[in-house]
Amino acid sequence: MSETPQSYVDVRKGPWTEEEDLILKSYVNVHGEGRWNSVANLSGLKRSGKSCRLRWMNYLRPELRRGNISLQEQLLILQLHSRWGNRWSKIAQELPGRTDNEIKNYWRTRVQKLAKQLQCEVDSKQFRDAMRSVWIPRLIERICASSQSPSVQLSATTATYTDTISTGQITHADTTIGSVQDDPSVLPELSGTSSDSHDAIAQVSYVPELAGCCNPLSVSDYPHSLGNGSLCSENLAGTWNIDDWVGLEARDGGDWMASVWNEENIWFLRQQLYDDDNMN
DNA sequence: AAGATCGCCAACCGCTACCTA
DNA sequence: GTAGGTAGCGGTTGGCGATCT
Repeated sequence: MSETPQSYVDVRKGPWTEEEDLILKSYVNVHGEGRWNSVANLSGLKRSGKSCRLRWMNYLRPELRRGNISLQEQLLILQLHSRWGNRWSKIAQELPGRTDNEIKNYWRTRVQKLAKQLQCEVDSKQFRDAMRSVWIPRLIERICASSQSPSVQLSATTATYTDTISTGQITHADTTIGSVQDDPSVLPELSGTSSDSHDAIAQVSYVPELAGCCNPLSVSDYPHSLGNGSLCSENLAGTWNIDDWVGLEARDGGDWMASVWNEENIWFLRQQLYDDDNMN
C-alpha cells in the first residue's frame, strides 16, 4: 500500500463536515475524479481514499438527484432488480442521478419491509408473484393516474406510440418492445402465468434502450388489481425515456405503498399465496 | 414530557476485479 | 505469471430524526 503510516493513525471517520465537503469538491473540480488515495495526501483531508470516493459519488456529485424516488423510478427498480438481482450499481446506471447506495437503501427499507409483511422471503417466488400481481400493476395505475393529473406532466417525447394492445403489444415508432416470448429471461423463475395468457397483453415500454429488460405486463396476470381499477392501457400509450424521468419530479412522494399494501391487500395476498402453496 | 421503538440513510467494511510494473 | 496498488461493488452498521407509548 502507498498509504503512509500516518494515514492509518489520523484517518477520520464518521459524518463529513461542510469544510471537508468544500475541500473535496474543490479538489475534484481541479483534478477530476479518480486517484482517490491521493486526494487525502494532496488536499489535506484526513480521510481514506475510499471515504473520499464514496462521499463524492453518493453526495457531492453535481448531477445527483435528491429527493423521493418517483413512481417511475420505483417501477424501473423493480423491473431491473427482477432481471439483475442485487447489482445495485448496474441498476443505478439506468436511473440517472441516483446512486447505487440510494437504490440499495430503497430496496432494503421498502421492498424488504413488504416481504416481511407478507411473511415471505424477498427473493422467493411468492414475493415475486406478489410484485407482479399487485405491486407493479398498482404502480402502473398510479403512474397512469399521475399522468392524467395536471400537476404532473410527462414531458412528451417526439416518439409516437401505437397502442396495439389488442394484438398484444405497444409498439414504439422505431422500437418494438419484445414480448415475454421474446425475452424469457425476464423473471424466468416466475410461475408461468404470463406465458399462457395471450389475451390483451399490456406491453409497457419504459425506456427504449431497455427494451430487452422490461417486464411484459399481462392484464390477465393481474386479476386482483383489476378488480377495482383497470390498467388503463389507453394511458400507457405514452412512454418515458430516461430524460423524461429525470424531468418528472416525485410529486407523489406520499406513502403510496400504504394504499397498496393496506391490511386488506396484505391479507388478501397472503390468502393467495397460501392458496398457491396448496395448489403446488 | 420522556423514554422506547422505528425507519431512513450516510458511511464503513470486506471482498473482488482490474491495472500495472 | 504474479504481486502490489487501486477502484468499485454489495453487505452491513450506526446515528439521528420521527413516531409511538
